Amino acid sequence: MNTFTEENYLKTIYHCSLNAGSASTNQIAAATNTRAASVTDMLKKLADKKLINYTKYQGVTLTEEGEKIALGIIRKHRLWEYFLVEKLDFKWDEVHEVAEELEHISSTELIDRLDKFMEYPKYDPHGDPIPDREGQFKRQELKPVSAMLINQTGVVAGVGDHTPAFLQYLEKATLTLGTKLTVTEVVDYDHSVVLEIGNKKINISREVAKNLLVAL
Amino acid sequence: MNTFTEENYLKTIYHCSLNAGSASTNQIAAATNTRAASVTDMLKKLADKKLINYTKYQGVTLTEEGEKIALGIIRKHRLWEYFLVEKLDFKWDEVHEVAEELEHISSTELIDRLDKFMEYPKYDPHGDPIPDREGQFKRQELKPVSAMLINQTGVVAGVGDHTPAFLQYLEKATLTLGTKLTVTEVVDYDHSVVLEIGNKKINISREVAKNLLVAL
DNA sequence: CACTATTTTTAGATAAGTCTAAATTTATTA
DNA sequence: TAATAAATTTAGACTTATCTAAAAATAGTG
Repeated sequence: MNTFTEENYLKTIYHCSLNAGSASTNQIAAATNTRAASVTDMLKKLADKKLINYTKYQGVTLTEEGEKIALGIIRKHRLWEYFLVEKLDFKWDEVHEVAEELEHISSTELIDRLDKFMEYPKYDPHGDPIPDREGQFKRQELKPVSAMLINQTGVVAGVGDHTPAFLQYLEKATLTLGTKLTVTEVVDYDHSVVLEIGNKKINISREVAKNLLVAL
Repeated sequence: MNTFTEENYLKTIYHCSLNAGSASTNQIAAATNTRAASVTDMLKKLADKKLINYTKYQGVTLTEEGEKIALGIIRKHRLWEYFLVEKLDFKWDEVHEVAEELEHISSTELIDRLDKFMEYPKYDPHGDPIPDREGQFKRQELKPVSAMLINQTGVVAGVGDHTPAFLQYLEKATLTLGTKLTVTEVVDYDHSVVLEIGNKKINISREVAKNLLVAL
């Protein structure tokens, strides 16, 4: 078994690699709230265990085994988030921190039974897909609102920022999962976006538009 | 906040103190699967934090603050065990290890919501009382079968040994919680006890009789 | 392409929790 | 109560994960 800390590094490397294909030492340090030197130490350790592909100064990727572990952690995280929201009435902005702890409970029997108890949910409360026991999940084709065209319509299906502050903002603006919206204007000056939701119009900043993901 | 390890020591000290009034270094070492020297180190640390009363060579007791923390851990442990058995269909001999991990999830919000979700259970799957948020719980007056008199009747309400092996034995012998039994004989030779359950008679060893607790 | 800035790694240190072996204190018993 | 046994503590060391500061490698730019 791997330590709590090793699991967090693997999970972080997985997430960082999603965009760039690989993860850099500094990226990992920022994401885990540690220093680059500490990351280097851990990378050596994970490489020794054959959980990552690591060559000095080159950034890292997960090995098959490393990705399997990372997806296991992500599965746990998302299933627990679903549980917290659906069964214990937490709000979607309150679950991340608790799930960060729960994801390290080792029993896979527990997580499989929890999965069954909740009838095998496919998406967590933020729209992220939940991997199955084999680490398989459907990749949704989501697009940030900032990439939508004028008059294009989409349904809110995910977020690019999981912080409570952002989620609370969306909640207030009625931009929760499932909300149907149409882009009516992109303001030249600041790239903010005007959305039509039902028959109301609201303006969101470019920053928000980049982190609000829709299915078309 | 306290570390995982500190919490385990406090919990252990609580349990060891239940019988003797205080806990010895060796007792704690045995219960935590460490060496006496390690225990001494930790006792100093816990004493510095004013969580235990410690004088060299004299054994330890919990301070009010230490007991509060210990009862918090025990509350979490027992609520999670209840959850595992009642909601996720674990057997009573399968939950201890998982609960040993879950009891250290820090969020009290989580545990209070879990408590509500399960409608405030009073006893865990082994008959142990679940402390409320203030650490209050009803102490049951339980007696080991080994202390019962001939022809005395009782109802199985707890166990003195939480190991899977013992719990599985009880399960097989239909000595689960709520079972009504009468002592019909105590065998002189080996102090084994003959029980009448319904209209069947079974014989249990003195060892078992000591760890099987009944309400009269 | 050479120089500078940035990123990453190395070196050496620290804190937490553990260990073994030796010393000390308490308990037991002849 | 003196000698021995058992329990406990001290001393010194190890591991894990972290840090800072300095060195080395890579990337960016005139």
